[in-house]
Amino acid sequence: MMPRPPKGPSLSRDRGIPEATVARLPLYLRALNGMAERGTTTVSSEDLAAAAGVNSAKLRKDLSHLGSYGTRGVGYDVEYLIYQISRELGLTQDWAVAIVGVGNLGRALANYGGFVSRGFRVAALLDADPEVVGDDIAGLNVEHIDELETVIKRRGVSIVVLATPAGAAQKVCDRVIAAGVTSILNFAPVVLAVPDSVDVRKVDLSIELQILAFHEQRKADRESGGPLMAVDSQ
Amino acid sequence: MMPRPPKGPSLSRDRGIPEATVARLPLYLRALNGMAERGTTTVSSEDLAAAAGVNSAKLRKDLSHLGSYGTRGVGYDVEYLIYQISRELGLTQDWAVAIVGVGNLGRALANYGGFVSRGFRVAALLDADPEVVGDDIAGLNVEHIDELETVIKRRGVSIVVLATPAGAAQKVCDRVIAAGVTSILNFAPVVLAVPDSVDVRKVDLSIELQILAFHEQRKADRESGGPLMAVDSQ
DNA sequence: CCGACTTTGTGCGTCGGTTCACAAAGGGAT
DNA sequence: ATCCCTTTGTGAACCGACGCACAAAGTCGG
Repeated sequence: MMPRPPKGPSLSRDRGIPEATVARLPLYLRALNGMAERGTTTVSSEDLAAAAGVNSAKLRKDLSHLGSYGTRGVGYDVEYLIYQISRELGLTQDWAVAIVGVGNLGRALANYGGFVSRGFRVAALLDADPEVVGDDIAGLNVEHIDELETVIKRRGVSIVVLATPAGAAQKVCDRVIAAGVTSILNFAPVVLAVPDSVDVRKVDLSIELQILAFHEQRKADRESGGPLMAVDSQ
Repeated sequence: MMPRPPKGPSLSRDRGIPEATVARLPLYLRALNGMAERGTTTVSSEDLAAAAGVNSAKLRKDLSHLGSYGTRGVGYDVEYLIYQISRELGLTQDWAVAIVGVGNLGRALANYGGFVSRGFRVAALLDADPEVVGDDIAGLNVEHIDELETVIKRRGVSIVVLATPAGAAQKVCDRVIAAGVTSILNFAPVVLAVPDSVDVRKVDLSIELQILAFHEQRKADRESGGPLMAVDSQ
């Protein structure tokens, strides 16, 4: 029941952008920024796709989800497309980010200039260790984790980066969510339990290495053991 | 030609493990290690799935790709499963990893104890900056990038972590590949061009943040703009 | 030795994503 | 104004992945 308008693939023209597409938009944006800097004013899907390392049909379909911003026979206007993608990703406003956990990684992230550039601003650094609280890192004062809720509210933090030890991550995560944050980037090697309404993205070095190791081993097997007895050696 | 055994879904019982499964095995492994430490000897798919944050059917299907290691009515033997997954991922041997680029991030990675633990060993640190070459970081001497090929060969490095500035990444990548490395973990915000035979995994902070921003913006829209005109506004 | 109970392993329907391939659309030249 | 050439936007087939739901398999108590 509820006839549901005859749309084939789940989403209509409205605003349903596939997750896979969202994940690639930043890639396109980066490529476009590079082109804009080099003075390119117009780009074809073929060229942009090459720069972003994807198939051109995929790129066109991705962009078509934002609207019809290309000109047939010509391509896409670089500046205009940068604007449209930025707007879609929400980079026209700026986001206050708090980094919790100022160990080696937290420090590296705080100093990493890359993401301050467009749309993001490190608004707070927090840690539990009295040893580092009060330090100045990348021009910011490290505050005590007890201030978490206050800092989040006061500075309008809407994205939190977790760079704590594994053991502390879930507890901090819970507090952060209780304080109203719904977007978390987690560097701690744990699976965070969160309500559905909260978005968590995970960056996990050791998992990436393990995946590489798997394929590396596979390659090695293929060369030595060969396809001879590799399959089902009993 | 070549009748090709009647397998339905691309891969048979042999050794074709779906990529999606490979990406989850490290997750299971981590959960299992935690259980082993706590003295658990046996675990059901239901419990393990919960610990890893996945659906139990998915977990069972994933594990079934490695073989039939469970006991019906009982579950999986924790130690045995740890061994099987470790072996499948290639963690029973140890992998020499080189980190190229010893800036903030490279340093943080070098000091990160997490991945030294199981299977991986940081065998070299390399940088182009004469200022840091010769420094000792995490007990390792930083060597000059000119030594890249020598170091890779001599120490049997098979996985390289790129933590260079964006501008240097492709050039280093090319050299690394020329030296015979086929597995790269890239932290530089660039799309690397590599031959098909080389595996690259990408970790990109700013992309992750942009994806979070997209969803965050979406949530904000939903609350204010409301579901009134959001869906199919015509 | 049997029967009830638990938990695995998997067949199958479904869904999102990728790719091909082409019709529609626009630009530029004559 | 018309024709040709380029490039977009998308219909449709394909492919891998997900999750339900269940039969097969094994345990444990009596």
